[in-house]
Amino acid sequence: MRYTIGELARAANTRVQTIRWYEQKGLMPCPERTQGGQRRYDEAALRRLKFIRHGRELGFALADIAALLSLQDDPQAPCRKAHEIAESQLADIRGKIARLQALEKELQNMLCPRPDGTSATCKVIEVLANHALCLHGRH
Amino acid sequence: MRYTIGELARAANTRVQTIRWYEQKGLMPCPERTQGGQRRYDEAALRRLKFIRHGRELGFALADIAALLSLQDDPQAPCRKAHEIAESQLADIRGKIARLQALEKELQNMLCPRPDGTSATCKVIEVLANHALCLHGRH
DNA sequence: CTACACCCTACAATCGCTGTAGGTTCAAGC
DNA sequence: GCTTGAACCTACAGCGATTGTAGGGTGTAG
Repeated sequence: MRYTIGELARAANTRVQTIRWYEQKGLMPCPERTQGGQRRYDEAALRRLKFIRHGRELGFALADIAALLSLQDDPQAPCRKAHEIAESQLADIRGKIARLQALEKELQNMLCPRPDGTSATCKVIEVLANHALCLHGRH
Repeated sequence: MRYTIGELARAANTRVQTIRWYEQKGLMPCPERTQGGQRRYDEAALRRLKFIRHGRELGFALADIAALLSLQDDPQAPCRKAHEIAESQLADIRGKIARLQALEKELQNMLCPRPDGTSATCKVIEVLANHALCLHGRH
């Protein structure tokens, strides 16, 4: 089974350009080409693309995914590195969740009263104008 | 009290370039200049900058903040618009939280076993390679 | 053989900054 | 008044991860 780039994109729920971009960045291998120069992919390419997309859905940076792919390519490689990458990603996600929950609270607070009146009495604008949010760390 | 751009940046916990960038984008007004061409700001500018930064901390896009600022500038403007912006921001944040919690779960699942062994037996890589994450909606 | 959907490359734009280069200005100390 | 040096100026490039555009070429079904 050989895929055109468009078929591969549909199969992995991605865009055509994204695949070409991964190729340019070295995450996807340069595939075979037809005589006319069009890319043709195989099953292995589809698996690799899904791996990348799944990693992206989990919030991994492309550099991290590249590292995980090279670990995957070498079955002898120690797992510790992959573990470290995933662990730091988990810590990152937990930080983001905590931060977003604080934002959620403050926004809820803004939205308590009815959305009537003029901006002079608007709580949304009042909150933004008067309170400083103290969130430690960066997003 | 007049501030240099550096003082303003420190007072609002921002960078100098960021202020110039907000000016370029029309969020901050063009301030007075010294004869030599350096910017000098007043208290109103500081309040405006803090408003912007607070909005950014809450995850509002600059376009949204621009809209909120123009509502703030007109005390007669109806509050409904501000309310809508904040409400859609809240929905967005709740979506992000749900999404990140799903990621957290999956990452935790990846990290259950000890980080020993080779990548052939690595759960992190196995999960990425084999499971499709079904998260509805975009981040 | 003709349509037409799909593919190609190359490059610009997005968002919200951050960093760099190369030069100018301001305020303090002498 | 003069020198120093930190802070300022403009202009532009770069980041990450795409997305969009322009201007063509290719592959396949009818």
